[in-house]
Amino acid sequence: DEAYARRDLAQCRESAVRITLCDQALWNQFNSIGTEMVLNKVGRRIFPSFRVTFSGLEPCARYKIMMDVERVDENRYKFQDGRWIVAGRADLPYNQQVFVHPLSSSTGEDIMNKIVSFHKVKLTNSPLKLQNGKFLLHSLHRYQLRVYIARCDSLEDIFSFSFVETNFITVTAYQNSQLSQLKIATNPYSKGFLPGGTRRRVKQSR
Amino acid sequence: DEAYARRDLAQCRESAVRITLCDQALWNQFNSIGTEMVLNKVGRRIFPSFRVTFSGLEPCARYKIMMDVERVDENRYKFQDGRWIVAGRADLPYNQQVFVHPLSSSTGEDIMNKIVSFHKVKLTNSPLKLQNGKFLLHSLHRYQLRVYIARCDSLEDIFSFSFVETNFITVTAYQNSQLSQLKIATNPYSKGFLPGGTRRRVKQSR
DNA sequence: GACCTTCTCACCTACGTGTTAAGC
DNA sequence: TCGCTTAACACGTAGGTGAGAAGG
Repeated sequence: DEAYARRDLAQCRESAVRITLCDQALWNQFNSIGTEMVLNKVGRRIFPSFRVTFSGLEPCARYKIMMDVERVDENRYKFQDGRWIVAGRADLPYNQQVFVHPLSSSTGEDIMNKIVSFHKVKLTNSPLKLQNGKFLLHSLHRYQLRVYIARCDSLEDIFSFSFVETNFITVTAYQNSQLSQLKIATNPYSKGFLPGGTRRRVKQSR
Repeated sequence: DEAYARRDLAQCRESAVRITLCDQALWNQFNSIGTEMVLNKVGRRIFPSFRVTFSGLEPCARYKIMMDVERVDENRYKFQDGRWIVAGRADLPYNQQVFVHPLSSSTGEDIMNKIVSFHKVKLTNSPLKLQNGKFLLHSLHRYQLRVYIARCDSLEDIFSFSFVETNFITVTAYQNSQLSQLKIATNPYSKGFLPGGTRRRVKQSR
């Protein structure tokens, strides 16, 4: 697998630190369909959850752990005839945004013994009420998730890794019904939409 | 007011730092009845919420903020004839426990611009599953809440303040019905018990 | 019996979901 | 019209309440 080969090479060159994506099978399942992530005003969580484990850290050293959402290319996309196609150039990126994980300044030993979860991170398309852990993104652009780790005593020497299999296109409403069905099937908070559910369909007025 | 006088004196002597209790009127209302806090296995939140504000910090310095639950005296209490009375000597205290607030290592400026809330702290009587922010206490003992603050660059110089008006007796079930009625009237999570509520009374079998 | 603790319950807050209809 | 965004909605997860029955 080319992605794995690239990753292994990069890690051998840079350091002995290994970062492993949890739920990789699930991410691959989404990726094979074409992952979409919802943006909204209040902020939407990332699903599948972004969780990683670390190895190769100095047990007694302290580390700072960060993540961000990295733009993959300079395209705008649209969903047409059942597939995502390029539809013009990307908007100007927003300012660099980074989320510092609350485990930061823990020891390598503590960090390696835990699953480091970014499940509280949210994606939004509204610049109002930005806060730590809320990423402002453009809709219909492609992104992927990236993790950083650095020793607290040498913060200029940062190791980062981008998880190619987490790449997704941002949307304000799901485009691909295959994708939304997989979300329903796998996200516990969507259980109300499972086939055989008891959900009533009600006429609405606004 | 004697408590205030003592506090002001202590603060003038020790430093220019001021720590102010939020919701003080509510705390006083509970205190005039005799505050009780529930202990249980999973951990019970403190209500009224323990929230404070800071002033007199160095805007650019970084601080560590902590709290703990301080034993007030060496008595065990019981509720008899509608009032709390001393009923023997206290049990041996558990080991010192401290909760480090997540805002720790923020700058003085950031801290002074926020309400520092300890609403996630829990009280328990079970030594199993202890975790950060869960305080193991003895039932039927009297405690009060205390805040610590120290500059990160001189951690040996800690300023602390005990809030006398937060003193409470721990219970596993409320003893004073006046107290529990005030909890129901003021804690949003107890709305189901408000007079005029729609709560059904159901016979239970175990 | 008296006293305290534990467990379960109905009811609440808070908020994470995709869908749908309306807005632009 | 078309394409995308927004807001309201039903329904779920998660967990914070005091009461009351049962346990010790």
